[in-house]
Amino acid sequence: MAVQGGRVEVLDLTDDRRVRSRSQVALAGLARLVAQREAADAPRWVWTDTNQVAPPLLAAGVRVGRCVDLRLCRAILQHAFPDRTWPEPHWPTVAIGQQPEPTLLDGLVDEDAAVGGSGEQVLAELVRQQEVLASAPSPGRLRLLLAAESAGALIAAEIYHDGLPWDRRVHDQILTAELGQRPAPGARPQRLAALVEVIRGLLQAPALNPDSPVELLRALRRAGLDVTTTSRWALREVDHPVVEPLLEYKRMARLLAANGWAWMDAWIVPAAEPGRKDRFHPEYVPGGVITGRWATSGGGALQLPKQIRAAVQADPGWRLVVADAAQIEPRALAAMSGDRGLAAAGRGSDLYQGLVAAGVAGTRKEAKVAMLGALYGATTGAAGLLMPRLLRTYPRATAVVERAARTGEGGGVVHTWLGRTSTPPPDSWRESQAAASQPGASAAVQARARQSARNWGRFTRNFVVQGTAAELALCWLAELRRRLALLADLQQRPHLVYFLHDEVIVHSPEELAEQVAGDVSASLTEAARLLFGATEVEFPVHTAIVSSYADAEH
DNA sequence: CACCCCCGCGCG
DNA sequence: AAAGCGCGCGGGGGTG
Repeated sequence: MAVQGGRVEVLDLTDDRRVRSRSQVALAGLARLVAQREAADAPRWVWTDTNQVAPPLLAAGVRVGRCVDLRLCRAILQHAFPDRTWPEPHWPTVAIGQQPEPTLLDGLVDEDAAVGGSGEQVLAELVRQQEVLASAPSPGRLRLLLAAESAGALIAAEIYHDGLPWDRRVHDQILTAELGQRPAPGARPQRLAALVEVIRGLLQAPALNPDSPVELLRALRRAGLDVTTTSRWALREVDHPVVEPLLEYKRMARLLAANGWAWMDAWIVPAAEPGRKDRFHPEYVPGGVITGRWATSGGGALQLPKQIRAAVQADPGWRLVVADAAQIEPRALAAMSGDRGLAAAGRGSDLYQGLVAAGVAGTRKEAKVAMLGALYGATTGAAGLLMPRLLRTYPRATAVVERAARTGEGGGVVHTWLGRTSTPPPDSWRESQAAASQPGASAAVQARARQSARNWGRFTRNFVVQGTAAELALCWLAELRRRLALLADLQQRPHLVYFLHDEVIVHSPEELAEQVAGDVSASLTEAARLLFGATEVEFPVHTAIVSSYADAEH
């Protein structure tokens, strides 16, 4: 499908990508055409950019089953095969928030440039990508990744469209209880203002603005506190009466700045109809993170603090199915490495407890620190001390991350299980490595180079695990979306409303919530089978059926 | 005023 | 005061 100049060109392709037929339709008729084809034979739609096509379809109440998002697929393929010929893309970047709604600017922009190209261009890009795919070392895996990435684009567009149900009243109650009544614009809420006076008094700094790290640090040092930063970590270690009110102030100021009344005004959209909650519309950016995780843009959807999660409330008669994939990263590592010991530790619902049972650490907390340390590349502290035992107990799993680290330290690229490729280090990195290997290189230059080599090694070490977990999560979402579509018509259909790396929320009619919870768990198992085949590794999901996000414990 | 960087902190 | 990865955001503070 190609959208251009207010018209849509649809090419019907055979399996070997020959054009069977062509048709044209006005943009206004697109939704009807898509709905007809979905009902008839549910094709896989190929288009340049889901952000361009999905919003008008969703607005018209039309959903598609499968698509190829050429923009996202190109990004993955180009990264994996940088040496192939990649002509300049024929498309511009479109954010989902910039939906092609009619504005005064229409007619001023070059319509041909502002859209997804001609049918021939779209087809040529598809053919190019499929040829690259066919020549890949593991075309099956990469094909799965591209399908999952494209499904993710559909899901992100749908979540943006549907929104996360939000209760303004609950949110306001939390803010008022914490901060005091909503103040006039520009003024501090009452409880916050009172704390500022306490802090000023204790530090004998009558004009201090505690929001300024520079001013605050100066005042703290003048009052005799031995700190070099104003971060919470540093303050917690200091014994002084100002510490407690200051930490309290920081907590409250953060809530006000990040998710206070101004945030509510900017991001919470009034209910579409009576009897429903308001909505927060998370703007996800699939593929936005280097490892393949989703990023977000605006609203801070990936940082919804636990403090205000009580404001996430299902519509009347509906429930939230809140689910998180337990320890998905170490389990992904166990599966990709084929480490039977680590797989065994993960049998049951708590892998960290399994590590304790295996004697890796004395407590669950220690075991978690050790495991995360291995994934992140910790060298010192408690995690560093526990590493030798982890290496001995799980040689196959740890070998995967150690190898990735060595590759990164040497300037190489690494790959996720499905074939997403890490960014090569920048030229400046290579230059500093080269400089350090010169005969007369100073000790300082060598030390700096070693440091940046280790830094890059930690990035590649984590990339293989975080990235593989991200593609597993993507397949989880895609399978879950497929199952949810079978449960009910659009109006009563359970739908994804939130996604946070290893956690999902489905908004579901009450009577379907149990079924949804089962589908959520089964979908992850199915996704793991798709990626890893008959793996011994279990991927348990913790689910809770609640009215408020805050009531889901994990 | 717009723009940029730094700091600090929220999330996984 | 961060050891140990990946992000986004708001406020301060500087620059042009």
